[in-house]
Amino acid sequence: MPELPEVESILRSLVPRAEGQKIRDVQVMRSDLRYPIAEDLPQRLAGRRIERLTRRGKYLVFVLEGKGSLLVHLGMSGRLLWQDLAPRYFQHVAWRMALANGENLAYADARRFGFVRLVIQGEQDPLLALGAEPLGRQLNQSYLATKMAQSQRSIKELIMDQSLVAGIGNIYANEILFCAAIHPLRPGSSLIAKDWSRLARCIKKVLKEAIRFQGSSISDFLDSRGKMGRFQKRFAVYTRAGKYCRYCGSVIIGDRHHNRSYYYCPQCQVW
DNA sequence: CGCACCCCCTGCCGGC
DNA sequence: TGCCGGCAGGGGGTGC
Repeated sequence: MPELPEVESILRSLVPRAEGQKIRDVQVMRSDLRYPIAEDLPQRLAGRRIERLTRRGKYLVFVLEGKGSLLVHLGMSGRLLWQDLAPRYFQHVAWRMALANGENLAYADARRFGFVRLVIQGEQDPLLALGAEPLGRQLNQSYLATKMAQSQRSIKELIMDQSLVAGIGNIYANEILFCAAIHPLRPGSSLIAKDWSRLARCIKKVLKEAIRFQGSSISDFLDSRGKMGRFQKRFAVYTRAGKYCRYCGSVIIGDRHHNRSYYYCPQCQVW
């Protein structure tokens, strides 16, 4: 489910209630997520204060007082939900966290592709393997060209590669490439300077706009207060195969590549 | 090294 | 109406 804009929306919905709070205790209901939850996680978190909440790529980061951060990755169907929501939201809760202010946060994940991990001082820290943060200064035309222009891989795969750029998934890769007027299957090596320039601009533009609309809810994305995103109403191409391009009127094409769907406008995104 | 393919898991939707 | 196949925002492993 969640790409950068969705994770950012969840983050913003968590901050007011969670930041600065002490963790009272953590309960694990089922530990069989993508990676098993460490048995000692509850005891290592109990009593510690959440100094700050942040995001890196698609990871939520609970920065703890003293050493260490709790990393939460939501996989495809992970949700962080405040306990005051209706009971129907709490079907697949894997763990929950009680805070000193009386709030309770639950992690629910139907498909269990998500995971949670405590990292100490950058040791084996998955965040270190991530590429540039899309909304940061490092991500620009020359960064993209340097990292991708030698590659024969498709530009869609390249911008979804978390070790190159952190946070773009299947929805926003398609939307970004429409914005940049680049065919999704073009090899990185075929892009020229003005393509890299538009791509850098569109990465920032599309992600920022999606954050403004609190992410995309295709079927089930919700922030921690149970609110849906609204960016799905603004998709130019994603899930719009057979519909008309809002800009040129051509019929949007949908196909599969690398076991993922992709969508593009054959007129706006010429090879 | 790149890349095609398969896996993890549950839910939902459309077609028959 | 019910069943079945295909597909879904994620990442990772294998074998060529």
